[in-house]
Formats: sequence, C-alpha cells, structure tokens
Amino acid sequence: MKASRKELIIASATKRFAHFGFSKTTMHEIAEDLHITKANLYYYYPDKLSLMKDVILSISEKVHLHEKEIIEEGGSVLAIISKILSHRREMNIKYCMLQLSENLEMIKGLELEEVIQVINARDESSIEQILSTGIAVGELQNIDVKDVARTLLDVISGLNFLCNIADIFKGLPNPNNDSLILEKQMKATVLIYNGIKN
Amino acid sequence: MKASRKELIIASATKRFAHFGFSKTTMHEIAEDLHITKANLYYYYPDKLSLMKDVILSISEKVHLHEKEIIEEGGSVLAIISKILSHRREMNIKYCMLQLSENLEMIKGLELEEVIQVINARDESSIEQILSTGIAVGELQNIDVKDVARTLLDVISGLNFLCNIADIFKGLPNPNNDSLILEKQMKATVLIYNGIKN
DNA sequence: TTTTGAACTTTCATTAAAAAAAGTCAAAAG
DNA sequence: CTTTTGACTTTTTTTAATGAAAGTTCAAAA
Repeated sequence: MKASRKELIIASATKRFAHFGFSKTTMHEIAEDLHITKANLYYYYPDKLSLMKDVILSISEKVHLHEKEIIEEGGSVLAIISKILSHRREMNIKYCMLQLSENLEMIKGLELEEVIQVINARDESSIEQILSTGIAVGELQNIDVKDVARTLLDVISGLNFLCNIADIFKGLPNPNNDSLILEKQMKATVLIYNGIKN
Repeated sequence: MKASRKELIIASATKRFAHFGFSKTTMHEIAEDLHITKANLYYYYPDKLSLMKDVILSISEKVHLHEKEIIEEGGSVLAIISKILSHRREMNIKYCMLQLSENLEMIKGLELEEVIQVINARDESSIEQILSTGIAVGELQNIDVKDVARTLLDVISGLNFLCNIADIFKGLPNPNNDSLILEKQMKATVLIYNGIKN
C-alpha cells in the first residue's frame, strides 16, 4: 500500500540526508537507492521540500517517542532532563548533517515553520509533562509550567546555537562540540532547576 | 597628536560601520568623511581589520564603562542585571549593523577572536562583580561566582543568537526582535536568580 | 494505480572580463 | 621628522555568459 511505500522512501531518504545534508542529496540519488525512477519518486512526493519535511518529522517522532519512554521510566526531574539532553546529543551526532541542513534551510527562509512548530510542540509537551509530574510529587514548586518549559527550551536551544553557529554556517559537522554543548546545557538546567525545586 | 587623530578616525568609522556594516563600508568612504585620502588613513591603520577591531573595542569599552556605572549605582542583583540587559538592547538597536557584521565576520573565520576574548573578559568581570557583591551582602548563596557568571553569560548570548540568527544570516537588522530577546533573557535570568538567591 | 522516458524549467558551477576595493610606496608638504 | 598625497599594484567582488545538474511536469505505457 501507499503508506508503506512512503515509509520506504522516508527511510532511504533519511540515510542520504543524514549523511550528506539536504542540499547535497538529489532526488535522483534517492530514487536510485530505491531502484525506481525520479519521476516515480515524484508520484509519492510532489516536491523535495515535502520529502524533507516528512524525514524531519519522522526523526522528530522517533526522538519524541524515546523521550516519552525516558519520562515513563521515572526518576528525579533533573535526572530525566539529563537523560533527554544526552539522548539529544546522541541524535545530533547521528543526524548532525540533517540538523545543520535543517537550521540552514530554516535560516534561508525555507517553509519549515510548520515542521519547526510541530517539533516545538513535542518538545514543550515533554518538558511540561516532566515539570507537571515534578510538581505533583512535590519535587518542584508550584510554578507556571508552560512558561518555565518554554524558557528552559529556549535556553537549551540557544546554547545549541551558540556553540554550533560557526558549523551551521560552514555546513560541516563538528562532533567535538557536542560534549561542550551538553555541559553548558546541563549547567544551565541545574541552575534553573535549583530555582524551581522545593 | 596621533592618539587624537586615531580617535577621530574611530568615531568617524563607527558611524559608517554602525549604519552599513563592515563589508558595505569602504576605506575610501571612511577617508572621505574625514577629508583625507585613503593612503593617509593607511598611515594610521595598517589594514581594515585593525580599524574594525578598534571600533569594536571602543564600543565595548563604552558599554563596559556604562555597566560599571550601573553596578556602582547599586540595587538588587536582579535589578542591576535587568538594567544591564536593557542597556545592551539599546546598544544593539544603535549598533545593530555592527553587531550583525561582527557576528558574521566571526563566523566567517575572521580573526576577531582576541577582540571577542576582551569583550568576554569584560562581560565576565561585570557579572562576577555583581554576583560577588550579592554574596557579600547576603543576597545570594555562596555559589561558584566564575562558573555561574559564565553560564549566565552563555545563556544570555545563546538567547541572543537564537532570536537573531536569521537576521545575522541575511545581514538585515530587525529591531522588532529586541523586545522579544530582552523578555526571554529576563525570564531566564529570573529563573537562574531564584536558584542562587538566599 | 503505478511507473517511466522524455521533456521543460530553474538553479548551480565555471569561467572570463570588468569594476571596485584593499593595500603599497616614493615623493611632496608642512 | 611627521603627515599627507597621487599614482600604482594586488585582491576581492560583480557581472555576464555558458553549460551542466537538479528539480519538476506529463503523456503514455505497464
């Protein structure tokens, strides 16, 4: 059926995108990998952008599901967020080209806003859930969950940008940065946590 | 004397750089503004980069002096940082092209590292002084001043990047962003403050 | 319904020539 | 001796033209 065919395309495209980035991957190459023609690929996806979007959303979904698992495993608020940040670093190392490309395309004004919004919503829902549970079990003060979650996410992704900006611009991955980013993110998270814990 | 002549050059160059950015300002134009020849300008500055550096350092010094004044005026830690962040936003609106250019040049690999280091050192010294005083008067816990100051500065400049990245890339200023940046920076600062206050 | 070959259109890479800007220097001016 | 300059060279940026590559479309075949 159609859905399964699309899933194959996404899986195949993800490999190329993750390795070479969006701009260095052609529709022809993606089609070749699947032993179909470019025209056939266009039967399933009207353009490259929508394929890119589906690939991004697919990865985001995987990450989100894994984060849900981490949350369900339980633990202190700080421990859970720490696990999530570590996992995101791992994902970033795995899909770094894609991250760089994604950021660059977004910067260039490509219509990825909707996708970014979905990812943001997922991120917010995860953090909000962690904070809400923290309040429920008395670990955290009775804070404004939405507001703190948004600020924490801004801080985390701001630090990501701060350390990655040069690489994003160059379009070259730099895995060395990841431990530094994680460290800075953890330090900031701990400081914020200290202010909201009971 | 030489010093005064250089100061005139810096003042004049600052106007052009602040308005059009580094790349859209030529040495010829700067010379013209001063009613001297380009060759004469090169008598005082060996190249464009060193003039750029002096302009950046001169503005940074002004900002730093003003922040010292704010600190000396006294007040709560949060009030002082709030004033500093507001002042930085004002400076950013005034010198936005310069900020954008500076970031872009840095990204492109221009040798502005030394200058950035000086600015960082000044920023750190300000925040460290605020935190130290806060501890001394019992407003803050006995935290690791250097560490917290660095993290706070990372968070603040990360948020700046996060909101500005598209504009930095385009090279176009966008003053609308400034209130948003300030808001995010204040929210993050308050959260961190809550964790270090007594 | 799915697939394809053969188009078309847009974007990208390359090149060469011209223009603009950066940077140099010997000599003039004070 | 310091400062200034005009004329010069070198680098960088722009422009325009070309061909190639990639994105996209579509009528017809499977």
